[in-house]
Amino acid sequence: MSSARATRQREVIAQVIEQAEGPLGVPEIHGRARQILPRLGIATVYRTLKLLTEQRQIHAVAVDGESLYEKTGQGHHHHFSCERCSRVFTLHVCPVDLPGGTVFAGGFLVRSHEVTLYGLCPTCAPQA
Amino acid sequence: MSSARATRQREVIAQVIEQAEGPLGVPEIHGRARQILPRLGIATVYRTLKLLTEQRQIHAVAVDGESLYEKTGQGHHHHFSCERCSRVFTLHVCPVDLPGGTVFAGGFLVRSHEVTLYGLCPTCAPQA
DNA sequence: TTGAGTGCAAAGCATTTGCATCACA
DNA sequence: TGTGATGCAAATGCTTTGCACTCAA
Repeated sequence: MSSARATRQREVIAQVIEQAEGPLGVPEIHGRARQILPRLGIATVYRTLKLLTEQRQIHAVAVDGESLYEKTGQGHHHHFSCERCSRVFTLHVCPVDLPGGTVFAGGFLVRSHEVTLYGLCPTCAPQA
Repeated sequence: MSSARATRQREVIAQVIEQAEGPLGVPEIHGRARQILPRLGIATVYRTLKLLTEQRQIHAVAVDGESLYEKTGQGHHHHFSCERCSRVFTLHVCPVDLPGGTVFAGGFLVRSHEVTLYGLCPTCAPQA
């Protein structure tokens, strides 16, 4: 059978996502990983993201129409997108009151939810 | 100076979005409009979406990593994405309690929010 | 040693742009 | 009639795939 080998590239890519302050886009992941592995190809980044996703080590979230990757196992959380610097942060608060199984008028059965908050991050807010 | 002309294509595309049950993707808009204008090119769809967006008649929302278009002026609302049929619906309810200007721990200044609910739509729920 | 993994380049797709033609105003 | 709009095709830009070489096991 096939087995996933431990390579330096995969190690670095996984570490970049692991240590991020929030979900990262592909160019950002490639850029950060390249500071450690300058010859890292973009194709390897895409292949590794796919592999790590299949292994459930990471997963994709859609923010502003682009796919960002973050590690799994962070529990229930949401995202904050800064309107000034465009960085996306992970927030461990949930402003939604929706017990699983809630049924909305019209017959919509809710199983999960995603929230993205927009505004100014701690770095940008004081400058506004 | 430049002026936007009223053409059959723009009329049909705007109508398709106007009458939709929720935000639509580009292929869906093209497909529905083609039932009325078979020779409608995909480039015209993209150009018209851009124009209507600039005119604030419609705007894009990101759901599941793809850009969907919906008419403006629907007031505060959110979206419901059916996990079975993949259709996206507009919901005029808001499960979020976040007064504008709320500041979260850490200094995140919230100005707006987007919520996407996932589950089964009225058509698919009974079949589950 | 050997086959999975990688880098590079080519191929795929979705979106945008160039251009000759078409049709609103 | 003249200019903006359209359809088609070529051009982009991002993501995936093919292939020869590399290296983890």
